Amino acid sequence: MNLRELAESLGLSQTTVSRALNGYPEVREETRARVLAAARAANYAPNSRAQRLATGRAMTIGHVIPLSGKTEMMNPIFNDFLTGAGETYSREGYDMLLKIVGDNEAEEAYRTLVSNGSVDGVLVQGPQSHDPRVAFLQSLGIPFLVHGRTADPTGYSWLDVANIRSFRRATDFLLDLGHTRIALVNGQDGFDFSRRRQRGYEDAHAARDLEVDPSLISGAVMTEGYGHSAATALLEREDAPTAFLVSSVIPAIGVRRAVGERGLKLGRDISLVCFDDVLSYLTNDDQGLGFTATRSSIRDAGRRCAEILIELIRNPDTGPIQELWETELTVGRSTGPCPT
Amino acid sequence: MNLRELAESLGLSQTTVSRALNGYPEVREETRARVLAAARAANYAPNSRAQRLATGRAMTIGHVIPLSGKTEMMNPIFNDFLTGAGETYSREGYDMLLKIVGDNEAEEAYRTLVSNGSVDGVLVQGPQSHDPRVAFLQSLGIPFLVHGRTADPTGYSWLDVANIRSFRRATDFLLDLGHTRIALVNGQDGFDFSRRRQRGYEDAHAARDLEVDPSLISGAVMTEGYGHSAATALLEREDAPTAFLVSSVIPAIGVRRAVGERGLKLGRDISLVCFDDVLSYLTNDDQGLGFTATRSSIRDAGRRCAEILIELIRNPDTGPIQELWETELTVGRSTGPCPT
DNA sequence: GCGATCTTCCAAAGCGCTTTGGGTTGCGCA
DNA sequence: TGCGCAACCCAAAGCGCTTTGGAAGATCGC
Repeated sequence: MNLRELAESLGLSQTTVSRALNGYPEVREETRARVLAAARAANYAPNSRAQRLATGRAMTIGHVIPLSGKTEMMNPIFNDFLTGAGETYSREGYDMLLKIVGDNEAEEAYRTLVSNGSVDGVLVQGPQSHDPRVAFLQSLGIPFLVHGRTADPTGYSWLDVANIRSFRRATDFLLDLGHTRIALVNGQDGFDFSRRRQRGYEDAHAARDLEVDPSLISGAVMTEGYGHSAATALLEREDAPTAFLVSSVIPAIGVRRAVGERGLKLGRDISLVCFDDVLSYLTNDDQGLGFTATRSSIRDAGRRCAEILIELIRNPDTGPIQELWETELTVGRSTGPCPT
Repeated sequence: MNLRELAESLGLSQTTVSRALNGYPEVREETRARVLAAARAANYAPNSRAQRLATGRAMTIGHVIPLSGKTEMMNPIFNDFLTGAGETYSREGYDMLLKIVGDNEAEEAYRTLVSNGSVDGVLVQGPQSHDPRVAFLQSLGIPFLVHGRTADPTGYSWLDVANIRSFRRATDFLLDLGHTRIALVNGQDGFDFSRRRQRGYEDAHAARDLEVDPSLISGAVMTEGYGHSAATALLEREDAPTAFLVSSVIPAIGVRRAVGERGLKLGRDISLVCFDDVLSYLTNDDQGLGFTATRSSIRDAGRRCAEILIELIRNPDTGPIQELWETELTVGRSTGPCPT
């Protein structure tokens, strides 16, 4: 069943039927009702391929996800981010086009996505400090929004959490508890959030005239195993840290495992603060993991990112939209005063 | 730049240029080379909307993901599944359309996806034992593939792991170690994999004339918190189990937390076997979580599911393709003989 | 009662591609 | 020389929708 057939069956022109379905005013309400009823009865839905060709709009937003490095994994927090974005898309009538590509194929993927017109805009996740994608997308002239920021966050739209303040706050919290040797188990090097978080950690030390021991800082893909191995190595040292600041609950779980294996107890012998993205399957509340954490919901971020991007698509002339979210520190059972 | 302009600039007809680009034989190799060079130089990519309208193929595969129940979360293992499927899609030139919908909106989503022609096939994840989607998709007459099975797995295509054998094997392993009170921390009720896994657990008991204590069985959305609360409740009992059989590494982490909180040690006081989907960020090898597990890579499953589905799309007349994967048991550090 | 103005509808022209159904051209062969 | 057959290329007709530029009929003011 297509528009022509539907129009014929109603004794109307395609024009009128199309207008009736799309809510244009040039059609009598009575006729509109007739059309809608017939469309429903015939289970008619306009062919979206034709619709998109005719309108020139793809009604689709692209997410290009490069598999990171050799591990070739998709960042697990993307899961919740996509869920949030997907909610907005469904509500606004957009489709989500998800493209999984190798590490170096991202630009090519964006290029074809744009030049063959299959998306109206793209959502960029996991930006590096110096991410070529930003300039590249600007040169392509397509609306895009970055979740996160680059080192120079001007001239394009983004939404990010205040990573520096967030980690400064967390570090201050541990310093206030008397910890002086605090390990930073960070995300992978190169990602801008990692840089900013380290900056927050350093700022907190600097404000108290404390030296930072660089050997207490490490960064990698945020797996459970990484948290475990990093913590194990650190805890074996003579001058082991008494506290850990961890960039995600996933490696934090690994840190806890390492702590437990050495017969130590979190919150008593070792303190841990982590960044909590409020992952749905790793709840960090009182019933859940119970880590002291600075937190910001990645799913909410996904929702909001999608909203902003759609706004940018609908109004191509609006300047860059930038939104910075504060995080909140919640005290769990994983922190306590520095043992003496 | 579109086909007409490209053709004009070359002094050729659209037909010839189109054929040259699409590899048809009716064009001289020399001309083809000229066309390809010009296309590359002009950075031309055929408009996919027009292409799809003309060919009638969407070159897109739909994944409709219903948020489960009140928790409204996307199953975290979908992440790796999508990664695998996405690899195949990229290789085969297909796009992935991801649609996140509320629990009851799945059918509607499929219906519009199909009737407006935006997908050539759909991949169904997380089937219930009696899943209305199967009959519904059959009635829509679109190629589809189910990852998993329903209670009656006939007449449609699917790929699944041998859940019954897998859990029977795991249960046997624990029984062999002398455990008799084995808790089953299963997935959510209603999902067919949960049913089959319980069946395997029961079969193993029945084969040894052992009674199953139904109070040792529970099922829920597979979060860390669920594993923790289920294990906590069980361990508080007088007749606490000495072993746990857990449907995913995520709740297994929660079980381990509960065990640790009670001052017990996994592999010595309490044994744990879990199903390991080989999640990329929760590696369960020797360096990783170290759980004894029956395992099957969900990412490989995603890859293969996509392949089969594309095969079904290209050859609509092939009968149902069904593939059953065996799992392998690997012994980690989380199991040991039943303490006496 | 009549031109002006809405209201309501329509025919037809795209959108940018694929594909059908020919046309040329050049070559081998009798 | 003339015929048949490849090889190569083209014009034009869709694919199913939106949208422009009217036209016909109803309504209104005076």
